[in-house]
Amino acid sequence: MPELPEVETTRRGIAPHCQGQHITRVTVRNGRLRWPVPDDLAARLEGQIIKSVDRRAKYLFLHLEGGAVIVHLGMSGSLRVITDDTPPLTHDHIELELQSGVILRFNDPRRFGCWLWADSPESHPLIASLGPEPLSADFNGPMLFRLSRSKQSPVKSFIMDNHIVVGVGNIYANEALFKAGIHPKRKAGRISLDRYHRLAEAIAETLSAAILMGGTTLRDFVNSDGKPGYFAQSLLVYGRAGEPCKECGTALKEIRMNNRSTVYCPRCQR
DNA sequence: AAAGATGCCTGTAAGC
DNA sequence: TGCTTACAGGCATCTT
Repeated sequence: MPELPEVETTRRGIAPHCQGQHITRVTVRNGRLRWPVPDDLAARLEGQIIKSVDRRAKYLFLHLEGGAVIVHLGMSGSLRVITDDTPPLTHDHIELELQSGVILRFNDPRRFGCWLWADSPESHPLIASLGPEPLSADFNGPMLFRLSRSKQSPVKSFIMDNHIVVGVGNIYANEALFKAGIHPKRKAGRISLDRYHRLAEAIAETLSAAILMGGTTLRDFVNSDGKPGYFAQSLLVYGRAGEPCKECGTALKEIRMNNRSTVYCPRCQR
């Protein structure tokens, strides 16, 4: 399930193959994604040059002259660089053929992803109201502290709120809260500046480490080469319910919050 | 206004 | 064995 590290891994994988390339052909086999793929997508893209591949939150932008394609991988999406004659398989919904002969192929079994066009992606409704990037200087303890005052919601929901900070999905929220020693159900408004400082650091560290390892593969994530990521072996709590805490040995607990699996150490996290 | 619930999907795993 | 059912989850959107 792609979270920010997986999306960044994908961006780094496809960018060298895309940058400066003419798009020679666009094929949409199944345009029924989270939102319908625009009918005129192929017409807009064919003949254009991909100027750059950028990321904002978990969205990828393929920047062209006069706008960008906004791609989201949803839950199960992947973008792969195809350099041989591997035929498209089930769930290979969209592909871009580039002048170099390389094919950029989008696969998404659950179809929670999207491919949209925006003349100005930064001001697109999906993008405009997003919070800061977790690996930027705009994200830090003091801003978390300030935005959390008067918040009654649990801290886990708070850090997964895209208006507060982007790119913190379920897996990494669990990991970062463990690292910071904060109980996932603690009310966001009742956490000190000091602890928010630790939390901001834990989030940045967790995401950076996962990017370095090429992301986390639990079930189906593959990078642009079709290979899995290796961060799963570094997970401290996620997927380890009932197993001993790596800090204190206490059995990790699993609860459900907002219908999402939440794992924590009842002793280390307060 | 804020917080919680819902729906979109299908592969995988568990249950009968 | 083969069917049915539950579950996984990002995130916009709806409901309370």
